[in-house]
Amino acid sequence: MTDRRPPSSSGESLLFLTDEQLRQGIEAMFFAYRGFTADPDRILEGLDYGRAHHRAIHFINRAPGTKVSNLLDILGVTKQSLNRVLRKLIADGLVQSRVGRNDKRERHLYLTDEGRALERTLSDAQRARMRSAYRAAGPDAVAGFRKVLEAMMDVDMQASYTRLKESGA
Amino acid sequence: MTDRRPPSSSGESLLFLTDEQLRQGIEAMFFAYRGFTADPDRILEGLDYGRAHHRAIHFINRAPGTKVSNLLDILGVTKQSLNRVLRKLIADGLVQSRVGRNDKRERHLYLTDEGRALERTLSDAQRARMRSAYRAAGPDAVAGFRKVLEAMMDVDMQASYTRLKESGA
DNA sequence: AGGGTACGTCAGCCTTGTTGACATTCCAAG
DNA sequence: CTTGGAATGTCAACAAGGCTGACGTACCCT
Repeated sequence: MTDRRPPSSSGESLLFLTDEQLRQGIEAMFFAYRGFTADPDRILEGLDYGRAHHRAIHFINRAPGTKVSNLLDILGVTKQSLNRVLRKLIADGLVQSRVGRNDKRERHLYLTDEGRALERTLSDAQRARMRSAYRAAGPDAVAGFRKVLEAMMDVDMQASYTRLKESGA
Repeated sequence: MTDRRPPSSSGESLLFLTDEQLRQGIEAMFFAYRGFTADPDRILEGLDYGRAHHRAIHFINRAPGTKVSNLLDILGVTKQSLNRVLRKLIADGLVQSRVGRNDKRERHLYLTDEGRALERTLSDAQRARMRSAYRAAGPDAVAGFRKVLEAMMDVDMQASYTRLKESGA
């Protein structure tokens, strides 16, 4: 199971698969994710919103008119949990919920102008950090970064990710 | 602030810095982190432990004899929050807390045999996913992955990360 | 010896996740 | 046209894991 062989056991260069390398990757993910969320968290703090609201706003902005059920798939939380968040965003006038035209059970979600403004603030901050990291690492590193992340996702997340990616290209 | 220019604005190839590319990176981080934590979460579920316990166990294993205050720096939570987690781990016999020899205010933390066993189970699962992602992406991609993650960390996290990395090399 | 600092603990609160039960509304199949 | 199932939403209760405040003990420095 675990790979404890010292350097150069097989003919190929598989040094990047040693337990030590993998552990460093794990720790890098942990520390980097903290940085990844730090800026939006700082902005949300005091606005009476949390990371859950940010995620909802992000994906509604990304796919305007999306249904609640779609958001549930993407976010991977329960409808009760999402509902609490959406209710507040709707009450505060950041999100608009329109009953489906064909299927009136469905709710289609849109950001209001105010919602778009907050989304912009949050994603500006998050993109600024990502841009700085990308610039520091360079295009080749970015390609590798994306490749590893995609391979790390569960299959259903890969599907969601790809769908979003293609819709926005 | 935001970068909305279409492809090929400057002479250099900066396509990887477009807002669309950055947004995809953000979403990749989000979905990948879900996968990253999925396997340990599944194992912990039903054991009466959570992600917080996993993190504590990981870093105690990583630096046996570490002090609580050091763990606080690394984990970035309050001592009260960490204390709750540690208390349970100690009560359950997974972690041993020894009063400092020189400074009796300090508590030095160690995993017991049982603690090490759980750590092994968790990190085997997490490494397996990381190994599979690394193998699928290849060594160059892995180098880029690490490079971007490091550039994404806050400075103090970079320091913690480097210290751990060097201590374990 | 005294005051400030570091460290750890206890108590209580908040966000955001969870499950379960249930009402409503609608589509679609029989 | 009725009925089953899907989508949505609500209420209630609970758990994990953040947080702050208060506090005791140990230590260091003056």
